[in-house]
Amino acid sequence: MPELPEVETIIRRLRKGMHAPALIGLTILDVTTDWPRHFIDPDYQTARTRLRGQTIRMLSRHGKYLLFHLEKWTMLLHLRMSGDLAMVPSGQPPERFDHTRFHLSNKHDLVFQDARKFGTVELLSDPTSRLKKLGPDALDPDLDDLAFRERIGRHKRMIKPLLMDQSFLAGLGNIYTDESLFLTGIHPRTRSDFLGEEQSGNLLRAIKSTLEEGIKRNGASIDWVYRGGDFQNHFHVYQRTGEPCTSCGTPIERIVVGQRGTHYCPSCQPEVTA
DNA sequence: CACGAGACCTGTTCGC
DNA sequence: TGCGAACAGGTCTCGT
Repeated sequence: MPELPEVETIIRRLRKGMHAPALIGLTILDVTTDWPRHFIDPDYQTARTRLRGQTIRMLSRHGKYLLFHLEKWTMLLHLRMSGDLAMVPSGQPPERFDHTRFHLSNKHDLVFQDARKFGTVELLSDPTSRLKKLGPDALDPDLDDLAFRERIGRHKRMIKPLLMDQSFLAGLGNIYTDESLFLTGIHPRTRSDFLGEEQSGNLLRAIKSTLEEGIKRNGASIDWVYRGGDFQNHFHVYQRTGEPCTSCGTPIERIVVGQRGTHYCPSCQPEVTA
């Protein structure tokens, strides 16, 4: 489920305690799991030992990563395809996809739900070097037209896979990439070095406004995995194969680009070959 | 460097 | 109804 807006929505809920107590200031008493491979570094037992007694000082986000700033460590959590986080009263019967639980000092558990078990947890004393592998967060105010243009200029590859490459730009996934390209009238297979200055500026603005709209609508809920968001009702192209383009009425097409299902309007986003 | 294939793992939906 | 194929919001590694 999670791209930048969904992760941001989860963070805000945890931070402010929208439907449960707020997370900040609570202490992790213990960690239990039925899927120890959630913990990629260090392993589960080591992480458990290090996490016990740690108080959660702050929550932040970079791209799709959630950062739990503890007293001694930073816990990096990635939800991948099907992860979600929920704060539930301890003792409540587990739900179907619950796997890892952080038992907190307020008689609640932070539950890492993850149907496909792709999610990851890492513990670092300093996340700086780890985050350097990622590009700038897509909503970073310092990322302006000039900086974006300069980054694009370093590559010659198809624009859609480039936008989804987290070392290029952190936060976009399949949904928000398709939507952003539609808004800019760019065919997803367009080579990045074919984009003009104006087009790349428009693209950056489309990316930011799409992500912001996603956040405003609490993310997108699709299928059975994620609940609570509303943005799926405002898609222009994503998962709208065969339905009329909201702008020109042409049926939306689905192709495969970079091994990902890709939705676009063949009329509004013409293929550029020259 | 750019790109495709395959892997990771499990669930739902589609087509016959 | 049943069963296999296709597909799913992500990322990594390997080979060309």
